[in-house]
Amino acid sequence: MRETTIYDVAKEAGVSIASVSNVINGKGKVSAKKREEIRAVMERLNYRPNVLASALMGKKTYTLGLLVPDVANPFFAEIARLVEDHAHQAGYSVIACSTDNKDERIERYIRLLKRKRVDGLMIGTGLGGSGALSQLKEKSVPLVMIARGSDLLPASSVLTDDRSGGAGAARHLLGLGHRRLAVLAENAKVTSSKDRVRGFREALAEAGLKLAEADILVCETSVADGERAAGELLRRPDRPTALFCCNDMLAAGALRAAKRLGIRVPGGLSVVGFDNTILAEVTDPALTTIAQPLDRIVGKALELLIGEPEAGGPERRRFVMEPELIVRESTAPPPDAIG
Amino acid sequence: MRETTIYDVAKEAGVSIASVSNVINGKGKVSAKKREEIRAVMERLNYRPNVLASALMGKKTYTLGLLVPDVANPFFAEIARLVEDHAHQAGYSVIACSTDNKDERIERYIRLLKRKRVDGLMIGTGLGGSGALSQLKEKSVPLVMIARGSDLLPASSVLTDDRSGGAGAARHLLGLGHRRLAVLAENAKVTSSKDRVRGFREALAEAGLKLAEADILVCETSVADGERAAGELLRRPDRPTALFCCNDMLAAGALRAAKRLGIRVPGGLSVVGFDNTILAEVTDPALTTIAQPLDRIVGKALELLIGEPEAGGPERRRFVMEPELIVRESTAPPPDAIG
DNA sequence: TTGAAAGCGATACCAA
DNA sequence: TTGGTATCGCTTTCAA
Repeated sequence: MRETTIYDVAKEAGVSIASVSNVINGKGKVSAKKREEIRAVMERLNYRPNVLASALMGKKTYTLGLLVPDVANPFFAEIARLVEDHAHQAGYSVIACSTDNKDERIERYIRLLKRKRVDGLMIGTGLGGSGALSQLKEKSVPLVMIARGSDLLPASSVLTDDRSGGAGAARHLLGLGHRRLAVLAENAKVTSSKDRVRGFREALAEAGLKLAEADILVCETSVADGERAAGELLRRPDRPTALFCCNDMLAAGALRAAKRLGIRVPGGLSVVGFDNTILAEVTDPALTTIAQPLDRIVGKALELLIGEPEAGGPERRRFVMEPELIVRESTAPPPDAIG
Repeated sequence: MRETTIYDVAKEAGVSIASVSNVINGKGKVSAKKREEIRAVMERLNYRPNVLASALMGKKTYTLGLLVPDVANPFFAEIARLVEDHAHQAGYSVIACSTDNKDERIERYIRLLKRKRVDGLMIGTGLGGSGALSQLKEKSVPLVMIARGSDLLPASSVLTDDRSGGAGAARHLLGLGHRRLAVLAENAKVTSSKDRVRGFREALAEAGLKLAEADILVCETSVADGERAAGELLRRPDRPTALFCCNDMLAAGALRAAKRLGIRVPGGLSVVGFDNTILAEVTDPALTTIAQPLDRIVGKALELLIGEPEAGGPERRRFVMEPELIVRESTAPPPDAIG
C-alpha cells in the first residue's frame, strides 16, 4: 500500500496539487471553502507530506545534528536527552554524533550532517584542527555552540559561567577553611575547563592564596585517570586537603584514590566535582559539585538555532548562565581545622 | 556556491547523467574508459550525491531510528554510543529517541521515524499499548529488538540471556554462603527484568531455597527508588543478607539505603547489580554486577537490520548472548557465615 | 554502451 | 483564487 501523496489528496478533493500545497503551508490564496475540503480529505486519507520531497526543494529537513565528545559520558548523555526533548517539541529530530575529540571523526561527521542537509548543528565538542573549522565557516549550515565557546567560529554560544563555577567551588572550600588546594583539570584544549580553573585560581588569589602550576594536574576524561592523578597529588608530602575536579568523573576517580590511600572523604580530604551528573549522587560520599543549568542552556541554544535567523544580521552572541553549587557529602572542613 | 550535482559532473565529463548515475551505483553498462573519466571528474569536483534525492526515488536514507527508554540513563547511553559507532561504520546515522516508556511518545516517535523514511528501527524499549505495535506490524520498516524480546512483533531480537544472568548472580551469592536473599526488580512489563528474576529464583530453587513474592520488590528505574525499596527490605526483622538488583541504578540505591541504615557492604550486606554501567565502578564499594555483551549485541542487531534481508523470507530469530559476572567489591560472605 | 525522458513528491512561479 | 508546469537531484526504463 503506497503512502498517500499530495496527488492523491488533490485528486480526491478535485483540486490541483498547488492548492493542496498551499493549504499545507498556509501560503497563497485558497478560499475558505476549498481549504476546509482539502483539510478534510487530508485528514480522511491520513495524509502526511513527505519530508524528503520538500527538503529536496530546499525546505527544512527538520533534523538537527548534535556534536559531543561522547554520548555515553553521563554529562553528554544528559545533554543529548535534553536536546532531543527540546528539539522534538519543536518538531525536529536529532542525530547525535560522538566525536571522541578526534579530528577525523569530527570532520567526517560534519560532512555527513551537511550532506543530510540538517537544519542546524549544535556543537558541544572541541573542533580540533582547522579542518572542521573551515568546513563550518562556510556558513552553509546554522551553528550554535553549547556548553562551550569558540572565538574561531561564526556562531553564537550558550554556556555556563565556568569561571564563576570555579570561583564558587573555591569559595566553598575556602569557607570551610581549606588552604592547601589542588585541581584536576581537563585537557588544555577544553576551554570550559580552563575557565573553571581560572575562576578557581582567581578566587584563591582574592583570598591571598596562590595556586601553583604543579597543583594543577591535567587528566583524560575518565574515572581511571582521575584516580591516577589524584593518587599522585595525594601521595605528596604536603598533600592538599581539598581537590577541585573539572568534572564529576574525575571527582569520582579522586574519591577512589583517596579510598585506596586510606584517606577519608570528607574527613581527610574534600572533593568538589563539576556538572552534577548522576555520578554525583551515586558515589560515597555523594559529591559536592557545580551544577550547570543544562535545561536552560539547551533551550536557549535551540531557540537560537532554529528560531528566526534574526533580521538584523546573524550577530554572534554569547549567553552565559550561572551555575549552582550543590553541596552534598564530599566536602567538610580540613582535618587540621581548629574547631 | 551551489553544491555540485550529478548534472555538473555529467556536463563536465561530457556524458549523460544516466552514465554518471550508473558509475555511482556500479550498475548498468559503462565502458571502463568512461567510468574512469567520470570517476576523475567526480573526484575533482568533489561531488557527493544528494541523499535526499536518491531517497526520494525509494533508495535508502542511510538513517536508522533507535528507540530506548532514556538516553540519559547510563545503560542506554552506552547502547546509543555503540549503535552510533556500528551504524556510522556502515555509513548510517542514527536518530535516538527516548520514549520514557510512554505510549504517546512511543507512537509519536515511530510515526516520525517512518515519515523520515528511516531504513530501520532498533527497538530497545517496551512498546506499551497496542498503538505502537500495530504501527510496527505494518512491516513498512525493518525492525530489530535489542536487549529485549517480544513475541508480539514480527522482528528478530538479539539480547542477553537474562535468565542465565539472574542465575549467575544467584549462584555467586549462594556460593558465598547467603541464604536470605531478596531482589529489586523493575516493572513487570520489562521482560528482561522478569527473566532475570526468574533465573535468579530458579537457581535458588536448585539450591533448595525459595524466593517469596514478598522478597521481590518492584521499583521505578531510579537510584532514589532503589534506595526506597532497599530501605524497606533492610528494615525488616529478618532482613536479607544479599540483594540482587535488576540494574545498577537500583543497586546504587541499595548501597545508599544500606549506608543510611548503618549496614556495611559487603560486610553486612551483599549487593549485585546488572548491566555493568559506569555507575558500577563509581559506587563505594564498587558493584559486583552482571555485564551484558553490548558490543556484540549491537553489532549483531545492526547486521540483522541492515544486512541482506535474508533471501529465504524474513524469519524471526532470537540471538541470545551470554552475560558475564563481574565481581567487584559489593559482595562477600554473609555476616553470620561460619569460617 | 549511451542518453533522452519519465518519474519520485513536494514547492513556487506565473498565467488564466 | 486557481491550476499548469518547471524545478529540486537522482534513479530507472527504454530507444537508439
